[in-house]
Amino acid sequence: MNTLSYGLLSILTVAPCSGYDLMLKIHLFWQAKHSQIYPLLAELEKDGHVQFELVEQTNKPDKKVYSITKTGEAAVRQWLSEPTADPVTRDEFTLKLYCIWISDPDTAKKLLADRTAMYEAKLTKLENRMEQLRVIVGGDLGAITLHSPYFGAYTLVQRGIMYTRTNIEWCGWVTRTWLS
Amino acid sequence: MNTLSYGLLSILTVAPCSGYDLMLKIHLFWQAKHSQIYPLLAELEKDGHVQFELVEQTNKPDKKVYSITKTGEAAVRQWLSEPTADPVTRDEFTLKLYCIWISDPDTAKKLLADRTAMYEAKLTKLENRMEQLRVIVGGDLGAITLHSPYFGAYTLVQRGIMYTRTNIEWCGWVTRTWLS
DNA sequence: TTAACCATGTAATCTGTTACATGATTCA
DNA sequence: TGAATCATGTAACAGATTACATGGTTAA
Repeated sequence: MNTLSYGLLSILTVAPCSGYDLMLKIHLFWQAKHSQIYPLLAELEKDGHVQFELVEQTNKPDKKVYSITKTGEAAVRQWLSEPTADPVTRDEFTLKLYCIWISDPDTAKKLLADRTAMYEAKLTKLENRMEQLRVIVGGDLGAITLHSPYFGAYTLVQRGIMYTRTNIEWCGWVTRTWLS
Repeated sequence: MNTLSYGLLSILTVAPCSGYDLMLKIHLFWQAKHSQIYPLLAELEKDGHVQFELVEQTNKPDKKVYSITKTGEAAVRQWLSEPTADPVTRDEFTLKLYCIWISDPDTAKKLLADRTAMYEAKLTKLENRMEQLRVIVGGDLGAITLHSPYFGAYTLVQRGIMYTRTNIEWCGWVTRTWLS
């Protein structure tokens, strides 16, 4: 079982989902395309970690709604107690910044402006997601406890907001100090 | 040419390096093992983007010191003006947090404590690196300009420090609010 | 004496992306 | 009419990790 498989199980602890749902939901935390998710779901099913129900739909294609099994939950609990791998980030921007000194100020300005715009768009998305969560939990995010199914989503969206604001601040610092 | 190849060229704009040096230097911005770097260097050399000089050493194995060519610099300049890919982060911690609600408080405490320790170690490393940079540029980091070879390193280490402090703050918030 | 560092490379495997394949519905 | 969404899958390829391979020096 690889990390993405555990990630899929992790999302299924909150609610049953189709492969398509999982693809959309995991997107905030892990980049994975449907072509990677569907085969892993089939394997998880084969190994008894998940089960699915065929749901027929009108106006939309039929779907397989997956839910986590007792075996799957036990695997998740085991995984939670094991050491966690360090995060891996791959950001072309950092590589470009490292050699931006050989370029002209206009190229540098564009690089920073594009990155600022990206973070601002990201911040808007995260704030919308936070608002959605507020509605889902019934208005009061402060009422969320460690044992609420939305504990992870709430704290992680908050983390994303803090992280994105820090990045916008950093972009501003660079722009003000060297590119104005 | 893939992103890592440009990353290697990017580092070589600042100073000639061996493959081993490049592995150590790129580590702060991009995760890559030597087994990926050596073949790419051979390809870059074949395509005329870099050249190397065999440096014989006593007490240490001989090494190939690579430097960027005119062709390589032109490729970098072209790359700098092209659109930049969005960052990709893969962090097992976020997947675990998403389903920590099904676990017990002790597991949650350990998960957060480990992550806090990781960020604190990272912060120390970054602060040391910043101090190194201060020495390299002759004492005054404020004197760095857009056209200094250390512009990228300086601004990126600062970014890392800000980012890591934000993460430590977030870990503290979660711990204080739910795990004390 | 054992681990870490320096230094370079290849082979096997796993992970992740892009492309191929299908097809109805809905909105602009 | 064309793009986006919902929905699932496979195949080919690219990117990244782990393991295999070698071997001297240095510090705990």
